[in-house]
Amino acid sequence: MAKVRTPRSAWIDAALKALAVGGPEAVRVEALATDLGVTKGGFYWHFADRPALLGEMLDVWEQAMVADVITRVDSSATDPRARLRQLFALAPTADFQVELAIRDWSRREPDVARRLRRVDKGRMDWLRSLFIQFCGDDDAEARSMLAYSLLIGGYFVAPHGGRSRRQLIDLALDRLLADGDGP
Amino acid sequence: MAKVRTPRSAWIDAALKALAVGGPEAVRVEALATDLGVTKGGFYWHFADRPALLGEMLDVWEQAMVADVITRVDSSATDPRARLRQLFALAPTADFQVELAIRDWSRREPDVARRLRRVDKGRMDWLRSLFIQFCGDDDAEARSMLAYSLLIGGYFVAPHGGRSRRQLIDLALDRLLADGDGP
DNA sequence: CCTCTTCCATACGGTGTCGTATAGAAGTTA
DNA sequence: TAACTTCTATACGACACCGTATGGAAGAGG
Repeated sequence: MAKVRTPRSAWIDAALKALAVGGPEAVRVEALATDLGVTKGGFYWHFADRPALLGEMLDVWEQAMVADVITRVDSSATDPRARLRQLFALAPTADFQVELAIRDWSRREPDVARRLRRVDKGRMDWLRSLFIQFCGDDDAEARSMLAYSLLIGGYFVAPHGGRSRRQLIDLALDRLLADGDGP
Repeated sequence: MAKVRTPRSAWIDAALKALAVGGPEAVRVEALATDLGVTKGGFYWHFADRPALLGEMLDVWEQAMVADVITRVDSSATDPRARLRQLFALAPTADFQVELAIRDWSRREPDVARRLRRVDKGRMDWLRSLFIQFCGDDDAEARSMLAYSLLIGGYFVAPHGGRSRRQLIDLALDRLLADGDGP
């Protein structure tokens, strides 16, 4: 086999990086080529066209996301509360910017929305499975909803009253993980 | 004064509509002109260039948002819980799509981020002022955080277990508005 | 009716991007 | 070394969009 100089994966990685920064409109084949230090010549050898790249990019993202959940479930402690804290600790990673971009993208592309719904569902199921270990049914549902919203929406709130975003999220998380079925 | 045929406001309204659907990249002057049934001839009489339109568009949005909060505070019942429920009832309106687009846009445009931070801060202050009426200080902070996250992030969660998104949000909201300072 | 303001149509040049075509470089295998 | 696979460079045509320029059209005020 001839050694691959700029393999598919390189194009896809560059595409994800561009997506994170500038949204789907920013993944342009000629810009990607420049980033990779080549021209677009090879791109059209690997991919039929731009939509094909976008599709594969979403494939690897979705795959990574489901693999990610499994990894988190397996590697972290068995205590459900510890696992939930772990989730929030790992959230604001680089992938999160990709996710935000995809979340916005899903508003106009039904196919993207479908994929996103799949990973949302997977993660919500996982959340519920943790809360259910120390909450009643409906309460677990409500807490899962709040936790998932916090995970996504928490990114947007500005620091306040001498507290960092991180601290505010922890404050809210403490409340979500406390005992009791009332508020 | 000559009657205005396609005034600034018409361009701005069309721009906001395009923004809601397709993000900032979708507000193109020639596309807007087509929507309005004219050509771009008049656009460059009203606006210096495309960035000028984008700026004014954000101005009227921000202005509408702060006016909106005031309206809500004034028109709704005085009971803080009723006001909070009112907020969630009014949220999924057409403006919300504009807000989501702006939220994504703010990730790459510092100026947009600044404006968004202003309205976020205003709304968070308002939320806190309501929770503080029936919660302790830190608890109000945590609940405000969760409520605001739910307001934004709740949009994204899919229906589950025979419950609609609306019902899931209400379930979470019930929890947030309940008595007590524990969870 | 004449002029002024306000807006519109049209034509144009320039740029960025897509996708195609084609020739060839560089490594792989026989 | 020859043939084959895997890319890459380059040039090209097409399109969408931006912003400019210019000559009006259409209502308002005199």
